[in-house]
Parts: sequence; structure tokens; C-alpha cells
Amino acid sequence: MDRAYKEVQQITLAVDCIIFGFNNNQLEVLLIHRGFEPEKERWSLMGGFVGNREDLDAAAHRILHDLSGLEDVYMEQVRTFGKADRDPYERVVSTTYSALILKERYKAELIAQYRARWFSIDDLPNLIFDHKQMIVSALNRLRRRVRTVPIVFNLLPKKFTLPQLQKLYEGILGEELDKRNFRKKLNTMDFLVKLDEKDMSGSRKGAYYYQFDEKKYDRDTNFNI
Amino acid sequence: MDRAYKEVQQITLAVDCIIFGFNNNQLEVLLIHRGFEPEKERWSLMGGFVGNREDLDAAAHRILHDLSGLEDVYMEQVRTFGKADRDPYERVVSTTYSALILKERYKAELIAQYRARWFSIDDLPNLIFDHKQMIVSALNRLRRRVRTVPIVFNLLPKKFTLPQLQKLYEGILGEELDKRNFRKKLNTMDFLVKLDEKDMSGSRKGAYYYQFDEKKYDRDTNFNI
DNA sequence: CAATTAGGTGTTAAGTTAACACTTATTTCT
DNA sequence: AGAAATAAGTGTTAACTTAACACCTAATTG
Repeated sequence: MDRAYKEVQQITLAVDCIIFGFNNNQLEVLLIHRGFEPEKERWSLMGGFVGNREDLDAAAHRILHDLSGLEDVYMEQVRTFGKADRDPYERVVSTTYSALILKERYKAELIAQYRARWFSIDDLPNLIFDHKQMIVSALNRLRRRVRTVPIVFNLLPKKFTLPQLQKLYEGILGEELDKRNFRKKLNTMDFLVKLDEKDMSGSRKGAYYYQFDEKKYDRDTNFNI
Repeated sequence: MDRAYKEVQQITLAVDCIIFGFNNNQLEVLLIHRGFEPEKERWSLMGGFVGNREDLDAAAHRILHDLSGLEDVYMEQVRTFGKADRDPYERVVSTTYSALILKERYKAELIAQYRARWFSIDDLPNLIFDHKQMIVSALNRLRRRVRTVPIVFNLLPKKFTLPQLQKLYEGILGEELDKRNFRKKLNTMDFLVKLDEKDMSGSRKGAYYYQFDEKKYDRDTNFNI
């Protein structure tokens, strides 16, 4: 590799993924259990190193794919953690990415392989390094973003019900919402399409399925919860 | 340097600073003219490389200090640019920081030394690499932040007038604000303290000076413009 | 057929934002 | 000395948004 800035020190660059999922009406993150040293028996985010010729975003997608089997996942960069001593074993600067996935799509066999587990965001285990802070900053970002950008639909199946959607918002925001006000607001958004079909699993009455119509959204990108 | 993750490739890590200032009732950024190859005669952000044992935030402050003479400057990390080919001369990943400085404190001799110049944000010159995008993302972040956090006072002298403050907000947000509504809102914020003294330079009548009282703000951190 | 359960539906008061025009203090000009 | 000029300073109202609140409905179970 030829180098233009020859005298400059180089640094190990990592990506850590905060993988959010919605399960049991709760917002959860997927963590992996370290069965190896260093920091054996503790939990960590899914992470990996950035290749020298690899786009940073591409590294995030590669790492998520290797560890989850998922492609085409919605991801956003959150921020970069660069304290010199954040990893006590070596200087590593890490850029975090937040990923929104559908739990059902996550390959179960990988859970076993990586000793992964879903944790509710308000019941996190002991995490290595600054991974707790990383989750907190990703969650804060998510809380801001879901109010103005329709990204929550990445956490739901194509067809979902309004009670589901409300529970999801409540899980993300960490507060209860008024059912009537919530539905009133969503009703003004034309890109939320009501289907003729009902989900009968959650109640006797059944709840109508809805779908997010991306094309309709692109025509009128107003979104505000 | 001992390395725990031995097989991993390392990457040159840089910091680029988007230095905002408020001059002539306009929001401006400070750029440096490259009098050397590569990319001679083009403009760029102030940047530098991150040392192997240096905190990322510390690197940003060091670079700003070296090039501006300023310490204790308000800075925030914006985001990390990591396209493999963003710098055509070598793979460099760059984390951007946005700095809010008071133009009067910037040492004039450094302007000459680095061939630096202030540019209005809506009249930027041709910039190297992805520096234009960096400015855009820093500006977008600034526009969001100034509405909920009292950071604009870093761009003004200790004593400032309300007409000045309004012009500053208008410069940042890129839109005109209603004078009466603006002042009504600020009047509800107790941490903005009116002094008995007037600035007579801008008008015949003179405008009262105000000060931002950090202690009062800390007691009641409501802020919303 | 009564009881149970979660889904679904509107109205009003309170608060916030947006729109708008005149008076005042001081300097400069004649 | 007084008139003209200039930017600073000041309140009210309508429009809109948000928050609070309770009952009926559809389907299943016993």
C-alpha cells in the first residue's frame, strides 16, 4: 500500500452495531456473549474491524451480515467513540451503527453459534468497554429520529396492526401514549394503508392490518409523531 | 506498541474542523487555502491526524488550537466520513467536529500564516474531497441544535444585543424571524439577563446589552427557539 | 345468552405559534 | 431649534397543535 501521508500513525478502526428489535411488546437489543478471552463471559455488541479498502458503511453491513445472516438492513451511523483507553487491550476507535431488524428474520442458528441473546433495553447486562454508552447514545438518537422519519416500520412485519405500532412507539420512547391521539395523528398520514384483513391473534375482536406505503410517503414526506 | 488484535489492518484517522463564526450579520466558516500539493490552490477545512495515544476529542482540540491559537472552544462531534476513496491520495477516515468561535478571538496573524479566510455559508468556494458535504452536515446539525440548546452564545461576545442575537439565529437557520415573537420567547427565559448599558454603535437609539447567565440556565434548562 | 376482552372512535380545553403596526430614543441635517 | 431619519422596542388576536378524557363494538368463552 502506498501512503501519501507517510509519517502519520495509523489506528485500528472498528464498527459496533446496536441491533434493535421489537419483541414481546418491548424494544430489545441483540448482544453476544463472549465465550473467549479477553473479557470472557461478558456481553458485548456485535462488532468487527474495518478493512483498509472498505467503505465504513460497507463494513457495518458486512459485520451485521456475518453475525446475523441479514442483508438490506436499515442502518444509520450514530457516532464515533475515540477515547484512547476505551479498549484496554489496544487502541481502537469505534464507529457505532444502529440497525433496525425484524426479529423473525434473524436466523435462529446464529443465536446459538454466537451465544447471542435479546435484552430489553431497560434490563441490560454487564457490558464490555463503553458498549453501554454506545447503546444509550443509539437509543437517544432513535428516540429523536422516530418522531420525524418513518423508520419504525423496519422493526415490524409488512403487515402490522395499530396496537402493535403504538406498543412499539411506547417501547422506543419509554412512555405511554394516548390511544386516541396516536391514532388520530396516524390517520392524517396517507401512506399508512388499512387492509381488509384482521389479525385475530391478539384479541377476540381482532385488529385491522395496516401497511406502510413507501411510494405514497415519497410523494408527501411529512411525518411527525 | 503491543497489539492485541494482531492480524487487523490499521487506517489513517483524521479530524476535520468546521469552524463557525458570526461576522457581518452572517454565519461564516473558516477555511484554509492550500498553498501546497496535493490539491494546491484549493480550499479545505482545518484538519489533522489523530495520534495513536490521543483521545479523538483531544485531537480535535489540538488541531483547532494549532491552527487558530484558540483554547476552550465549544466543539461537538458531527459524524465520521469513511468512504474508501474519499481522499484519493490515501485511505483516510475522518471524523468531523463543529466548533463555534468568536471571530475577535481568532488570532489575525494565523489567518496570514495559513492563508485562511472566512466564507459566508451560502457562498462557499470549491473545496477538496468531501469537505463541502462535511460543512453541510455540520450546518444541518447546528440548525437542529440551536433550537434546543443555548450554544449560540459561543458565537457572540459576553455582552450582546437582541438585534445581534436575532441576526445570528437568522444566519444559522437561513430564514427571517419575526422580531416580536423572537423577543417574546427570549423574555420567558430567565437566564438572559438585561444590563443597564446600551450598545450605541448600531443605531441612534442604541440597543440594550444582554448576558447569558449559565448558572441560572443550569437551574432551569428549558430552551426552545 | 351473559361475561369478558381488546379494538375502535370525537370533542373540548389549554397551550403554542404566526401574523401584524405603531411608538420611542437618539442623532444628523438644515 | 426643530424636522427628518433610523433602528429599537412593545401587545393582541387568530390559527393551529397538543393533551385530556369515556364509551361502544366485535368476537370468543363459559
